[in-house]
Formats: sequence, structure tokens, C-alpha cells
Amino acid sequence: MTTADPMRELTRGTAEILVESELRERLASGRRLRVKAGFDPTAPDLHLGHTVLLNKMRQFQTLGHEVVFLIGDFTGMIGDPSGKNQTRPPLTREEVAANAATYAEQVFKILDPELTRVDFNSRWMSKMDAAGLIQLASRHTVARMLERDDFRKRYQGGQAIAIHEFLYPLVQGYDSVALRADVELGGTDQTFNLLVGRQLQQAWGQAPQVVLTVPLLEGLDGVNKMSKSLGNYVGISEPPDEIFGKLMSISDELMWRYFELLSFRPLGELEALRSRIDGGANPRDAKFELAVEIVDRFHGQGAGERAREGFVARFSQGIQPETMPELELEASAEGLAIAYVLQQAGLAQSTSEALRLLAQGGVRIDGERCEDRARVLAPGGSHVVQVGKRRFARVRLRG
RNA sequence: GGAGGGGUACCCAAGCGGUCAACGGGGGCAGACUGUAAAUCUGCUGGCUUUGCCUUCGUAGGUUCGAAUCCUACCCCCUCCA
Repeated sequence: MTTADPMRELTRGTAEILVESELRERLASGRRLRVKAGFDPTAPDLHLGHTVLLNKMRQFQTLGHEVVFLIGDFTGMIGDPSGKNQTRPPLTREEVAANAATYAEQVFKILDPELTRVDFNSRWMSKMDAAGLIQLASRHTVARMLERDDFRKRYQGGQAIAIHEFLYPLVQGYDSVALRADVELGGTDQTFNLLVGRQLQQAWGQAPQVVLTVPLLEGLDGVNKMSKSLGNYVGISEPPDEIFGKLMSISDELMWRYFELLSFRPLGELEALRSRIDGGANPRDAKFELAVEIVDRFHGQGAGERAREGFVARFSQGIQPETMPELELEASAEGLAIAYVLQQAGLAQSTSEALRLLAQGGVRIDGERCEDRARVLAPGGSHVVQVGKRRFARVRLRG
């Protein structure tokens, strides 16, 4: 990343920068900027989609700016009953602390701990009294609140909007006032809230923060946003082989999107890589580079290369992986039916499904395809069972 | 308050007394082809002690030899009128 034109990298993969000229001015001032991003205090289990924002924070750190990782514990301790989350139970102080620790563990694989300030908005919000809150509320209008898409739809649709729901954007915006933020980062779904911050800062006589939003990362299917519930995600705590394998399964098109949003490699390098592929090089090798980089990031230097070697051995040469889930089953004298074993190993949801997989040739035992639904594994043995191309388990039969 | 339409497997959506574990599409899984790509093609897609049995079509009852299909009550959703 060159310091010659930081804007080029900072603009990379952004959805919107409001206002871009202001960002240029602040960067040009040479001042160390305070960059803020807010996070839910609920238990985090981060996937690559979340890291798009973290990567952007990291870029600012690399350029020498101060990054504030703000945990919205104040609202979390009250409990937010709004919107879809019908009843989100309030978090205790201990839970917030525990979640913050979990965040730190994951987040510092990307962010530089030395340059990150972890803060909690309860630090100032818990001190604000009713008068202060009303004063805060007086700085914003109902009409502007109703500009927010979901509020507007609910209002027009005759659905209830509780007063306190208006207070959340205000609190979030006030965080920027309290921190005197120069820049706030967030997902595109946060645009409205981030803009409230701008407005409130002006009301408090501060220069309004620059708002920079990043897009929601597409999941492995390349269509929907990455989310745990859709199952199209790569968790940053997953084992190296898993992360590597998942990344290898994405389409070539999506690969470039991931390079843009997830890779730390400078844009110039990516352009060079792209032209090599356009010139006829195997896109798979580019995908290797992406996967190695990502695995290294979360499992340490060298882990990516080991995952790549394992991957090549397994899929290009058909060798079994070294590590796989293991389990031990109690077997009777006559042994255990293969369908039952598959189900117990978690390779099939039910014995019916296991039988279907057998019929379709999707099952291998110790590397040999098995289509015999009546196959029985004898007690005392140990076998590697496999479903499809990438799901394995080592099963020992006690008996 | 009145009139009408609808609730079917992960999602959409047929079926309207037996041949329905339920057409078709999507999604998912497996196979072929590959670069474990994509696209394409093929098969599968409720459960089980699996050549048979058990449980599913909003909920609870009922009619019938037999119901997702008919009847009754109830719950929920949508549209129109007031």
C-alpha cells in the first residue's frame, strides 16, 4: 500500500463515501484521524463477511490513524426489543465483558492491537441523565427519522414504532459526538445511523464525520449475502482445511470480488494477476493464492501453504486428509450396518439419507466406493468413511 | 361488522375421495465432466429395526372400507366493502 495516494486503497471496495472531498481534506491535513466503528455486544462468531469492515479499519491503521472499536454495550444492557428481534434479553456486565474478550480474540487477527482502542458506549451513556437524553432527542426531528427506510415502511404500513426505537440511532450518533470521530465505518445497512452521527456532531459544533460504508459480502453461492443461517459462510475460526476448501469452491467471478474485499494485496498486484488469468493462466492458481492468504491470516504464516498441499494431495492426487473427525462406536458381534455408521458419523442426517447416498455411489469406505446397502463393518476394525468429495470421518468399532 | 380467497414437504406451487410420501419449479445433496470452479447433463430429496412398516398436506373432531381431498368447530393470513 503506497502512501502516495491513500485514497485509492481506501476507496477500494467501498459502497459509499460521504463526503469524499471531506475525506481527502482530512487525510491531507496530516492529522491522525480518529476512525470509529460500532459493534453489537452480542456474542460474536465472525465470518469473512464481517471482516470486510475490519479490513477497512486495518487500512486506516496502516496509514497511521487511530481506530476505535466501539462496543455498544449500553444499548445491549438495556435490551433492544425493536424490529425483528422480538425479545433480546438484556446482557449483564459480565456477559458484555466476556463477549468483548471473544471479539478481541478474533478481531486482532486483522487489527493491530497496538493501534486499536476498544471502547464501550456505556462509558458516557450510563452517565447521561433524563435531561441529557431529552436534550439529545431535541437535536433531531421526527421527519428525518422517518426517512429511514424501515421506519418509513412501518409508519406507512400502520405498524407500531415505539419511541425508544428512535433513540437508538440517536445514541449511536451521539457516540460519534462523544468520541469526536473523524470517520465512521459501517455496513451499507448502517448508512442512516451513520448520517445521524454527522448531524448530531454539527449540532454539537463539531465538524461532521466522514461516513464510509462497505458492502455486504456475497456468500459462497455468489448470490445471497454471507450469513450463518444461509450456510454460505466461511467462519474465521474454522479449521484451515475447511477455509481453504470452501474458498476453492467459489466461482471465478466471485473470486475477484473476494480479492477486492478480503485480500490485503495492493490493487496493482491484483490487476497484474487478473491480466495473467485473462492471458490464459489457470484461474485455479489465482484462487490458491487467495485461499492461502486468508488461511494464513487466521491460522498463522505457513498454515495456508500447508492447507494448499493438503488440498492438492486430497483432490488432485486422491489422498485422504490427515485430520478428520473421529468417533468410536459400540459394535455388536455381527458388526454395524454402513448406513447406521454414516448416520452416527454425521455424514448423513438419517439412515434413509445414508441409503440414498449409497445407492448413488456417494459413499467410500477406506477409499473404495461402496454401493452395497447391506454392507456391514465388523467389530474391532477402524475405517475411514467418506461421503461426497470432502466429508470424511474415521470410525473405530469397539466390540 | 359484511363479502370473498387462502393455509400442502426447506421455499414457491399443483392436487380436490382410492393408483398420493403427494405433479412441477427453486434450493440442497450425490454422480458424470472439471480446476473439489462456473455452466451443463443424470439421479435423489419424510422417518425406520427398509423388498415391508410408521408419521406427514393449519389445529381438533367427524363421515367413509378408504380423506391432502367431504362435513363441523377452532386458529392464522390476504383482498374487497362498511
